[in-house]
Amino acid sequence: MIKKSSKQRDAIIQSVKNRRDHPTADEIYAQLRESYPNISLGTVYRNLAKLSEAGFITRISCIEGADRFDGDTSSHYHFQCITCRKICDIDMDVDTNLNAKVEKLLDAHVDDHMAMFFGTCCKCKGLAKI
Amino acid sequence: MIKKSSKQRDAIIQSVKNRRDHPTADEIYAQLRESYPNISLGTVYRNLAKLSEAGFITRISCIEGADRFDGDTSSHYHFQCITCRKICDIDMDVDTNLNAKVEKLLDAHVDDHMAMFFGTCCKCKGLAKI
DNA sequence: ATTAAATTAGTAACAATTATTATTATTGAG
DNA sequence: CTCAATAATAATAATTGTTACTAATTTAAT
Repeated sequence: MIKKSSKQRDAIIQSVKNRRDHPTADEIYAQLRESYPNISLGTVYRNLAKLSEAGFITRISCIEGADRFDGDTSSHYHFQCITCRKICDIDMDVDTNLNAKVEKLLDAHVDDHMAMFFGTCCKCKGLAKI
Repeated sequence: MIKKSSKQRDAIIQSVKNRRDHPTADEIYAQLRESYPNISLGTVYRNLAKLSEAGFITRISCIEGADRFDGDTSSHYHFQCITCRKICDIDMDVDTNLNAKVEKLLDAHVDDHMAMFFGTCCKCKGLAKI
């Protein structure tokens, strides 16, 4: 799929890998424009799609708004605050046994699973008290 | 939020509740047009949003394409085939202990969590063999 | 029945994403 | 190293999924 290298794609990989905030395509675009003032938003979208398809990064689909991307491809769960909409990683073991369990239940082949926890983050919880 | 009834909304609830295939707004629209030839797509979207906000149905966000809706609001996990993109329910206990665990880890308030398993369904697995 | 408010159909607007096209950059063969 | 082949790009147009708007209709409480 990916056949030649490019500075833009390298910068996109770097950006996603370095950030911890699960950015959207637009946020990555905004960041990269500082170093590459005429990078195209289409290039960002195209490369995020290629990179996630190739397994270099992970795409996270959100109920509201744009998809987000995670440079950490190791299996882990996420939490999303329903107030500020931010996503953060959860430092908790992933139950890989579930994959085999689901395989049996559905007679399917299971590659992986993802989990998203919903609630109110510590910051927004605090604000609510005021 | 919802203050008055309407035939259209009742039909939308019925459709989502009766179907087992986690339809998109467009699919529900297509179905309802058979009985309500001039129902508006906007009405379908607006009511799906209201109904899921009110907890009558559940919205499922997918990595590719449109959101899907589930008439079964009981907590359960989903499986999505990466080939045919269909979503099906998994008849497996939901680990509700995880919510409390995440609350402690993040000092957050956790309402719920969802899980999506990815792989190849039995049908598509079969087809691959041919 | 009257009336006020909610809901609708239809359409326009919008945001996120993908496709197109002409141009530029990368790479591998000679 | 040069240069053609072709992958990747910037810019822009088009598409898709969704929401907002408005005038007309329907609902429910007098």
